[in-house]
Formats: sequence, structure tokens, C-alpha cells
Amino acid sequence: MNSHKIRVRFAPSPTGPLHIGGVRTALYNYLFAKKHGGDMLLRIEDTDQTRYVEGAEAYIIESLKWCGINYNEGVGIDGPHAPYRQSERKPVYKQYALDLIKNNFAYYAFDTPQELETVRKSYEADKKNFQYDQKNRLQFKNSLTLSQSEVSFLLDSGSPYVMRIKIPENEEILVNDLIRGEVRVNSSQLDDKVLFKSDGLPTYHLANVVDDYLMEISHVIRGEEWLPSAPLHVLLYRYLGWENDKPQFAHLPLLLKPDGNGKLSKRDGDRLGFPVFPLQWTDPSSKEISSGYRDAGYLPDAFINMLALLGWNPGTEQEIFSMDELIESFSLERVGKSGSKFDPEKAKWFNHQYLQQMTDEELAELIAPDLTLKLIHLDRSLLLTVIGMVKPRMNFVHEFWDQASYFFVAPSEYDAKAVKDRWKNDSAETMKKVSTLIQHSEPFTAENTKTQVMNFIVENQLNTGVIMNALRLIIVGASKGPDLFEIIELIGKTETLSRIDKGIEVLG
RNA sequence: GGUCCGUUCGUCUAGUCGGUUAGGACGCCAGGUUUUCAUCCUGGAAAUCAGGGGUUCGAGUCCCCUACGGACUGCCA
Repeated sequence: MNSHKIRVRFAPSPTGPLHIGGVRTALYNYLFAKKHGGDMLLRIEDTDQTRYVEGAEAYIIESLKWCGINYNEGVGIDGPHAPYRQSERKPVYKQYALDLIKNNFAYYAFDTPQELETVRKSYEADKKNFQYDQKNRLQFKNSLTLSQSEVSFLLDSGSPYVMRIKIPENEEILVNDLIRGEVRVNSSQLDDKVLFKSDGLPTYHLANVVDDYLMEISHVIRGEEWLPSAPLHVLLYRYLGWENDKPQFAHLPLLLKPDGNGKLSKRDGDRLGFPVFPLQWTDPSSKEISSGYRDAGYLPDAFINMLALLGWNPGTEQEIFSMDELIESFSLERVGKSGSKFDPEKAKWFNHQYLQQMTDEELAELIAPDLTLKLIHLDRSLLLTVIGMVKPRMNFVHEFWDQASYFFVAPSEYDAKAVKDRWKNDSAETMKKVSTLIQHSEPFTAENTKTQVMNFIVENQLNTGVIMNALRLIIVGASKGPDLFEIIELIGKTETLSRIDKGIEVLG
């Protein structure tokens, strides 16, 4: 390294929304950088103009922000290596490609995509796999087979060309991976990858190596899908004369589909009933909407905590981690090697844990706007009391209404199963007596009403469960909720009596 | 097909120096608490460590083979 400073990058391609696998890659990069007092930068790899998707870059930036992954340099945040969008760096790449050609590590190729497609097809007909490599490169139209004057003529006359790497024969290439150890590949297996396209832009392989070098990246932490091309990148560092400034590599295991096998893909989420994206995404061309964790009600810290443990573990039994704790505990050494299926049930559990950790005040901030929409006006101390009472029943903020509506409005219907189980033949008769008791309960506190009702039950040798459950049914509308006398006190005597009357009338 | 990577309860995983009743968590089941639901507490079922060989007094842990899974195999990233 030029310096010992830890510098990592997250380098997505803006071809659509980032899915959770990408978010996890970004997260691990961030944790690693912060752990070592280093920098993380965001670079947008948009060298393929044909795959540009409107809004994808903004989506990526917003997602990272929501997650609390605060990179300190890159698109959106100016830094010493700007610009950070590869399309804006177009002028920097060509000289390196030319340098490779000059040193005989690369060559010009003039084969058209159509010509190569034809060759590929004929191989396929033979059930063989075509690759442009050492064994057949002399059969094609390139600067290795054409004379120098022919090449100059083609170049000068503006013929389209690409530049390909000239992979050496039978050379062992070593990739030292921080997660997998030493991976060795024989160069004869590699093909002469295109480094520089006919549209004047580099391919990923060249751009990524050049930029990582220029941006002084110390560690390349990326998905396992890049492992097969890592030897090519190693070769490029060598051929560009940067062997000693080559970053360390770490290839992360993949995130798999929860059902069956295979890499988690963009289409899996809504098919299986859970989001695969951090934020909701509307496809600009099809207008199709894909759900996101934020919109599904997940708290960013819970989401991040869940993601962090998918492929990494601290080696202790701690499971709840703040971002700072993650930074403190993270190490690439403890990242696993095998892919993980992710479990929507556990994600829900994490959200429950984080929700319980929030104070009633914090929750009120999130809940109040929804109540306003429902035209419910209430004072803050009442809201805080209710939140405190129903919080343990909530996994998500949006579940508040389902768990607490009866504090604000009378039940409009009665849960069928609860009616069947809890409403007896003589319930109406008993409830009339309870109604009278409540009418005369003074002061109208939970404690006093409880005493009145319990005395009534004991004196008449009634069953507490039967009475309480019937009363709960007509007050709440279902078999749920916190202490019934607390509820009664909060909604008030008038409302309580009215609900009892209505319950008797409707249920009979 | 070729190359590379992987394989411990249903799922996430601990077990990184060979000696463990193979531990934890989610989920599931049962019991307890409660006026119900949820929370909470206690307990339980759940991995012959993919299979087979080897090395060793002893292997989830080291070696080899096989199987299975995955990634890659584009002028995509």
C-alpha cells in the first residue's frame, strides 16, 4: 500500500434497486472501515450505458442513508478522488489500456459482436463452450494476427475495436482471500477478457482495478460472484505495475433464497411475501412496485442488526448490536464461508426487540401522525400511557392501531371466535348487573372498579374468567389487550356503560 | 460441459490449538404467570456434524475420494 490507511469502497452498478445482499456488502465494508479508523467510499460503476436505470443511483444513496451506512467519500460527498461516477471518469481509463498494449499484455481486437456470436453458436451446437483465449486468439481478427499496417489502417479509419487482455499460458495465479485463504487458478482456464469496449468505456474489470488503485483502496470486500474473476484482476495489477499496491481481497458468501437454493434475486421478495429491498422501489418502465423494509415498518437498526448476523458472528452469544457495537466487534475473520438463507421470522423478532427498547416517547413520535390521519386527537400523556400498555404486543409501529384502537373508538364488530368462546347464554344477564356496579363505582378508578367487580363475583360465586372475558369482549371487541380495568378507567364511565349496553344489545 | 467456492438442528450459527453430554438464537411444542392476547419465565423435541475412506489412543475439527449445492463462464456488473 502507498499508505497504511484502510480504505474500502462500495461500488454498485445503478441498474436497479440495491437488494439486501448489496446492502450487506456495503455494511461489511462500512464496519470494516470504521473498525480500523479508515474510510469508506461510494463509487458508482456505470460503464454500461445500456443498463442505466433512472433513479437507481438516488435509490442507492437513500438506502445507505436510511441504514446509517455513512460513507465518507464518493458520489454525493466530495472527496480528493472525485469524480466517483465511472461514466465521468471516462478519460482516465484509456491510457492504462494503451499502456497494457504497449507492453504486450493486451491487444486490439476487431471482431464484431455478430461474428463472435456466430462462433459462439457453432460451439454451442457442438455442446462446447466458447471462450476467446490463448488457444484460439490467432484465429480471430486482432492485432496479433493482422499486420501492423493493417491494424493502423483499421484504427485510423475509425473501425470499431476492443482491447483484450492477453492471458499468459499455463501460469499459476494466486489470489489471497481474507475469507477463503489461498485460491489458485491456472491461467490457461482464463479467457482474454475485453478490457476496453468499442464504445470508448472500460469494462468492469479494467475500471475497477484502475479506480481501486487511483483511489488508494486497501481492501476489496465484495460478493462471492466476483471470485472467479479475481485472478484476472490480480493479473491486471501485475501488468499495470501495481503489484505492490494491490488491495487485499475478501469475497463474501452469498445470500440465498429462503426456499430452495440459489442466489437471492430481485424477484424473490414479493413472491415469498417479504421484502428483498431496503426501500420500496417503483420500476420506472414497468411501474411495478417492489416492497422495502423501511416501508414494511422495519426499524433501520433492527434491519442492520439482522443483516450483520447473516454471514458474520461475534463469537459470543450477544445478538443485539447497535451500529457502534457492530463496528467494535466486527472482523472479516469471523465472516463465514457458506451462503446463508435469510429468515423473515427472525427479522420480525429483531424488530420486536428494537421496538421494545424504544421509549414510549420515541414511539409516540412515530405513532402520532397515523392517529392524526385517523382524526384521533388525544393528549400526549394519554397516548404515552396507552403505548406503555400495548408495546409488548407490538412487532411493528403500524401494529399499534390494531392493538389499541379500542382505547379511542368503540369496537365496531366482535371477533367471531371470541364470541363463540366467551359469550355464554347468561352473559347478557350478568353484564347488566356489572353495568349497574360500574355505574355506581366512585371514584371511577381501575382499582376501585376492580374491587367492586371482584366482590360481585365472589358474592355470587361466579367464575372470574367467564365474567372478565365476556366484559372484555364487549369493551375491546376481542380477546386481547392489557388489564381490563385499566382500559375501563381510561375510556371513562360513560363510554364503558355505552359499550356494555351495545354489547348486550348486539350479542344478546 | 469447464473453472472456482461451499456443506454442523427447519433456519441463522458456536465449535478457528484434534479429547464437548456438539452450545446459543429464531421458529415449533408443552407447562407456568395473567381476566384474554401478547410479553415474560421454565422445560422439550430438533444436527449419526453431506457420505465414504484414511492419519491418530482419540476427528465436526487434519488428509483423500465421492455426492450434492452454488457462483462464474458477455464489448453486464
